[in-house]
Amino acid sequence: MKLSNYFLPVQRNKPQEAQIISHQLMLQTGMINAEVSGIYSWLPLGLRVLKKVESFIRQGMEEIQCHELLMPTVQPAELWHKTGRYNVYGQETLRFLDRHNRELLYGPTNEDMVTEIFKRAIKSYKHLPCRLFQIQWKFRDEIRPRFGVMRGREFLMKDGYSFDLTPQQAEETYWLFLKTYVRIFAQMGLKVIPVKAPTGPIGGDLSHEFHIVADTGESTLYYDPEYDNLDLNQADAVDKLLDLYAAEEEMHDPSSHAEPVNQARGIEVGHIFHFGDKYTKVLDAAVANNDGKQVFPLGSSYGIGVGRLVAATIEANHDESGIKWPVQLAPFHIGLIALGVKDQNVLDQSTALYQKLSNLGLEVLFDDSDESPGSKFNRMDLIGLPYQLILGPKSLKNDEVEIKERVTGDRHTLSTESAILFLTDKLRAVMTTDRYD
RNA sequence: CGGGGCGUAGCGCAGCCUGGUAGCGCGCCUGGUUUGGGUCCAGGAGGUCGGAGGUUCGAAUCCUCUCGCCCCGACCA
Repeated sequence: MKLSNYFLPVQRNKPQEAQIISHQLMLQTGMINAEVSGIYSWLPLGLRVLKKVESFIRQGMEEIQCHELLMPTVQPAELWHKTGRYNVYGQETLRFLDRHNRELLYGPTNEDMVTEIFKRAIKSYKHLPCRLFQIQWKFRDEIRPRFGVMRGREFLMKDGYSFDLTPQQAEETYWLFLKTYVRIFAQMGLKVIPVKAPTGPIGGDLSHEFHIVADTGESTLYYDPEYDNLDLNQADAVDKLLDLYAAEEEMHDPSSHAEPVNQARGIEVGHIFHFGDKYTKVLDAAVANNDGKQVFPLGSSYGIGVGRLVAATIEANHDESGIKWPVQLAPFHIGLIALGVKDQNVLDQSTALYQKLSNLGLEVLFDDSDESPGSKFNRMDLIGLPYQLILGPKSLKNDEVEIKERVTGDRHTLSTESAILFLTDKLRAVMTTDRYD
């Protein structure tokens, strides 16, 4: 992507309306645009990150035979009356009438509707387990929206649902999702701690929250220090993790585990619940078991706040200069900075490099603007792409380019060819031929 | 909803107390200059001072009402 053709409204001043760092940086880098309180547009740069989060989630879900569907944002209030949740959710639910005076609402979650869909389709235990998910906009009319997309009213959520025949199977499914969640987050380059959690209005008795550790987190976590030594990309790490103590403040029980225990602030980016036959029963979604008897399948739901995850990633990965994206979620992998583009040689060389890297399946943001070096460096640091590739008349004179690693600040002076090798080596895991620019 | 703060150019702000018809920095446009950490110079465009009403010869400024945004609390992916 050439910067000269891109939509990237970076602001030099910090927007004063934002208090926490992720909100500031998202506004300042032109990832999002505030529309009304708690409702945001996702601009091209932010949308790229959002889409990447989505694709990690999709992949993880499909791996455990959880299939994507898409339910509407608008639901009939009637359905919510049937499950009794119309009043439970109360003012959080945005309600309205259509022209025929039919009561509608903007869905805050979808247990009710997905159970109806399940009911219409599944009549036999032979078709269990059944696992469905969607990535869809939700609306909860929060009393006080705050912190940008972190606690917005409209938000993008992955919501998954499972139906099983027996309690044992339902519980197995629950743990399967839990492990899958840990893996999905690890693949995104994020350290997430699953903690025991209270269940809230969705109901149920088995529940975990997934937290990214960050100082600005709204929750307090307690966890076994051993957790910090786990490499979650290792095959057996997830099993080890399940043996370690971790609890959210409300569920924390100091007497139930050995000392010592770490305490940290966490941002809740996922939440899973097992609630049994709560919805299948009330909506009469029974299936035949192998005795031909009608039984109510047991359900769980599994949420990930997709937009919040983007903000939380920034909370956990930034410095004074800006964002420090993990490569997996970075809107682009490489920021190519051409210094002195009026020099034809610089322009030619950087354009050639841009094309070469793009053809290799790397996502390159090519700063081809005619601005002063400092201005370009600062903007690139702010946006926080993992690798900066810098070339100008000075370096080209020696047939060299410079690579700066955003996270560590390390710099390497290399020949063009070595630089390409360096980058393809570092970025091999995220290289793709399926790019969208 | 209770408590607090703020709405003046795209962004960040000053002016308001003590009324006299709007200013600064950045950004933007033009020309030149500079090119490895927000270059420098010159010229230029851009604002019904959130909105309505009132006081006054005169309101960004004083008064009343209203809308919006942010922060703290109750609530939460």
